[in-house]
Order: sequence, then structure tokens, then C-alpha cells
Amino acid sequence: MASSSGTLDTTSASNSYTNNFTFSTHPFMTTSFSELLASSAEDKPRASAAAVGVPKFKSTPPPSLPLSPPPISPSSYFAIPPGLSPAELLDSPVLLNPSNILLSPTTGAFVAHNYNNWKNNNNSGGNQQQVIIKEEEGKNNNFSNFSFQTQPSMFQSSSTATTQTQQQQQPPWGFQESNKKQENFSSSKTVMKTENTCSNQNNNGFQSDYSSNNNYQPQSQTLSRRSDDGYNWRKYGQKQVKGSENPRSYYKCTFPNCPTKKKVERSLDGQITEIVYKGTHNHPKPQNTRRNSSSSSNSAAFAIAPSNQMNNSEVTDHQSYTHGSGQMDSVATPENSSISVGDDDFEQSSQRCKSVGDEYDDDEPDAKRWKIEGENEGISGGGSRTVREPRVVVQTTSDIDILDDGYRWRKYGQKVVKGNPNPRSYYKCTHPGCPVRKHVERASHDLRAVITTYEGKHNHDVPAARGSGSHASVNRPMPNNHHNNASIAIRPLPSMTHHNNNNTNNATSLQQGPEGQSPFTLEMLQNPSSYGFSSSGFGNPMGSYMPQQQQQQQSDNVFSSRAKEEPRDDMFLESLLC
DNA sequence: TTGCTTTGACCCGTA
DNA sequence: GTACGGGTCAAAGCA
Repeated sequence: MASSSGTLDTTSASNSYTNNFTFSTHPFMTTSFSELLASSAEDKPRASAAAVGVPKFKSTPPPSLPLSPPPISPSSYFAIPPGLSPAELLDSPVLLNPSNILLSPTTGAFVAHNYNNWKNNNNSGGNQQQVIIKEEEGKNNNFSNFSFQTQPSMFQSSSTATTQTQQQQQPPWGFQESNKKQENFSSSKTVMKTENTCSNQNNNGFQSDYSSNNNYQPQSQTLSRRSDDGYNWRKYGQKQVKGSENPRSYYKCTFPNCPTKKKVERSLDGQITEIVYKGTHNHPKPQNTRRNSSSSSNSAAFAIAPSNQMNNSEVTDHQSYTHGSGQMDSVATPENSSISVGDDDFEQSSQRCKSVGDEYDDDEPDAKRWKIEGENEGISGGGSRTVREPRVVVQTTSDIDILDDGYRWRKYGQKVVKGNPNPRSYYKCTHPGCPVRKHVERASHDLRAVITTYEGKHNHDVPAARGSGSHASVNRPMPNNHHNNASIAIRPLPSMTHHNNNNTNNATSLQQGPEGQSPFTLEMLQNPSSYGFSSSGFGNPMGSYMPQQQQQQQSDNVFSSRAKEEPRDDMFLESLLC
């Protein structure tokens, strides 16, 4: 369920389980879908195989969550329990690796909007730490966000000695810019916002980074230069931004030639209210040679971990020490925003969900900024809050992206077209001489549905994914590249809130890949057999998610009609290219 | 001396 | 073309 849109990543094996609700974002990558189903059948809580190398979200269903016992059918492990919408499930912190889960129209980012139900159940506030992850593709209006909250207790309890030891030695959730500026998040909300267009790179970095470092452990540190993400930052600017009384500081990664930057916005009292990461580290996490483990960060701060600092063994450790505890033991990473949370976290996340809406509707006076960072229109929510959540945004600086179809695209224009208030992001394949273009827009009727229209035919093979090379294996367009005519992919962002209580095959839940890529629907997850899930599983790059005929029918019925509705904007495209 | 932060000015994209 | 605002530069100061 790494992706409801079929944008599945392949980065990990999956045979690690906990007795908790373990959810991984990579399970389908090297483990076939059928294997996952089989494994799920063996153990209910194994709703999804945990991936190795991926921070995981593990949580026993909190009482307040309407998680029903998994049905007997293996396929039913992908069914959405009554009361818990697919969107909520997909948007939940269990899907925390934006490079794999957060599906934007172009990068896999998705929107998580509707957490109202969850939050309504737990909107008491109080001394809670809240974390929101938002992933956006820079300026592509495609974003996603997760939110989850952590209760203070999560920092106090642990079900395993490992956890306890780690906690004792290293308060896991500390985010400090320096020892002079310890950020106490114990009572504050934390919003992580990520912008990421380089999932592959991230994935790769994730593994390599973790492999080369053993300092993934959640930790705090008191060095002035080193924040809890493990990287060294140099402040290069500070500015008072309009619409906010909080100054914004600009940091660069001090590693030579590393393009990563981050913006940190602090409230007047010094609390971080927003963290925006931009770019991806092109280097391993610096060795922990200076880190002070004594750490003054007893604050229940939230550690923004370096992206890619986890190896398999560490994952295992995380699995163990997150077991059963309400502890948020893992870290949110700027690049992959992978976060593991405990059951309490899972519950709390629901609370925070609504805050996302709050973020946009109530507390964000700077419309322009939001527009820049993702145009979060459509996010609704209510309530109010007095503490502005810190946000962490990861955004890549490159405008050339390996998108979810495996090709690299360069954004060359954007326009609001008639009939849809949502701007349409225009992309062109970056391969020299390749005429293929596509434009992506959010459906007017459902902001979580993304409509991608392809024009032209690739005259080249799918470029090798940066880093892992696994990206294209699942998202790679069909070899025949037969989208000479405009094909449209209506891609549901994983937060398919509108699917809450029915399994209707909504058109917006379908995705027609760029070259006949099979749609991947919730219904298919629920009834994989009926949709031709082959034993080859998702490892099969173009695995039979659906009988070909059915694919064609659906694509014809759904997308052709949509195509007819699409006003031609060739003129505009041409003008953009001129 | 080195490295970092501060801060005003400048650049550049967008409306 | 202009204004605005975010992002960055770079000199100065500090530890």
C-alpha cells in the first residue's frame, strides 16, 4: 500500500514484523504482493510487511481508532476498516516515506487532507507533541502531508530494553539548532513539511546513508552547528517574512557542494514554528565524531533525522523498541520523512490531522508562501490553535525530476485552465529530443485526484533511476510507449478520503499510466485476485494489476471521457515552449 | 585564527 | 514596467 496510485517503490525486503500494526512504505518492492498477502494472512497485525531499511510506523490500533480486526481474507488486509477511510489510512503516519508514499502527480507526493475524523476523536489538545509531515513537490501544487501527534508518554515508555536504553542515552526527540537554542517541543506541535521530487535519490541515499553510518539512533545533540538531523548547517541569512512575526533563518548544509538548505522559522520565544528542508544531501551523514550524547535535550523535541540514516539492523532495532510502546522512536527525515511512531502516535496523528487544515485555514496568513510551497488549497479544517506548529519541508532544488512514471521531467509552465481552479503543472521530458510532454493538474472535484495528461511518445528508454534504480521498476511506463495520443492518468492521491465507506470504483481512484500503466485501485487492493495480481507481485515492473482488457476498458471509459473534457491547450504549450 | 552568526543590501521571480 | 517579497550574498562582529 505504498501507493494507491500504483507508484510503488522497490527498495526493501519485507519480512520483519511486529505484533503491532506495522506499516511499511516499501513492502512491495522486493516482496511480491502475493507474498505480502500470504504473510498477512499468517498474522493479522502484519497488515503490511515491514520493510527493511525503512523507518517504520508501528502501532497497535489505538482504541479510538476504528480499526477493525483484519478480515480473514488476505486481501482484506488492504481493506479499509469501517470508519477509517482509505485516505486516513494512507495518510496516516504509517506511510511516512514520502519518496515512496506521498504521491504527487509528478513525484508521488500526495495530499493528506482529511483528518478531521481522527482529530475530532482526540481533539483535547493538551501537552502533546504533534508532528505533521507534508510533502510537496516544489511549486507543483502537489503535496502531501502526514500528521501525527505524540504524547509525552511516548518518551517515557518503552517496551523493550533497547528502547529504554536508547531513550536513556539519547532522548530521541530532540531538535535543536544548537545547545544554545534548545527547542522544547514538549508542548508544542511540530509540523514536518517535506517537499521532495527526488524519491529515487532519496531512496538510494536512504540506504547508502544508513549503511555508512551508525548514528541513526534518535538522538539529540548539543552542538551548535549540528542539528538533530545529523548534518551540519551554516546559517547564511535571516529574514523577517511578511505575514509572520517569526523570523526565518536560512541554513545551508556545510558539507562541500551539498545543495541542501533549510529554513527555520522561529516564534518570538524561540520555538521553531516551521522547518523547511530544501534539496537532498548528496553525502552521507557526517560521522558522529562531535556529537554530545549527554544532550541537554530532555525536551520532547522532535528529531528531524537525516534522511537516510538507517540500515537494516537498525531498522530491526527500531522495530523492537517501538514494539508496543507509544513511542515515537524513529525520526522524521527531511528527505524521506520516514517516521516511526507508536500506537499512541498513530492515534495522536489523527488529532493532528485536522491541524493541517488549521494550518492552512486559520494560521497561515501568508498565502503567498503557501502557494509557493504547495498551494494547499482545498485543505479544510477547523479549530484554532495558539501555537504555530513547526513545519519541516523538504524540497528539492532541481526542476528536473524523476517522476512517478520513471522518466525525467522538466517543468516548463503552469497555467490555470478553464474549468479547474487548480493550476496545471506542465512538464516536458528531459531526454534530448524527446517530444513527450505531460501536464498534471489536480481534479477540480477532488483535490486528491490528480489528472496527468501525456502527449507524445518517448523515443528513448526509461532513464535509469538516480541512485536505486528501483524506481522505474515499478513506475516505469510500458515499453511500448504508446501514448501518442494524449492519455490521461487520473491519479488518486493516497488520501482517498472520499472512498470512506464504499468501495466503488471511482474514476478518480484510477490511474492510467503514461503508457498504459495499469491503474491501481483500492478495490484492487481489496480484491487483488479479481484484478489479476500475479504471483510475480509488484516486483513485476508492469505486473498485472488488472487484466489487460479491463485496463483498456477502464482507461477508455474513464480517461477518454476525461480527455474529451480537457480543453486543448496546445497553443499555450507552444507558447510556453517558444 | 577559524568558523559561525548577524544583518543590511542585493538579486530575482512573481504578480 | 513596477512593486513586492523571498532568498541569497557578504561584510562585520562574535565566540
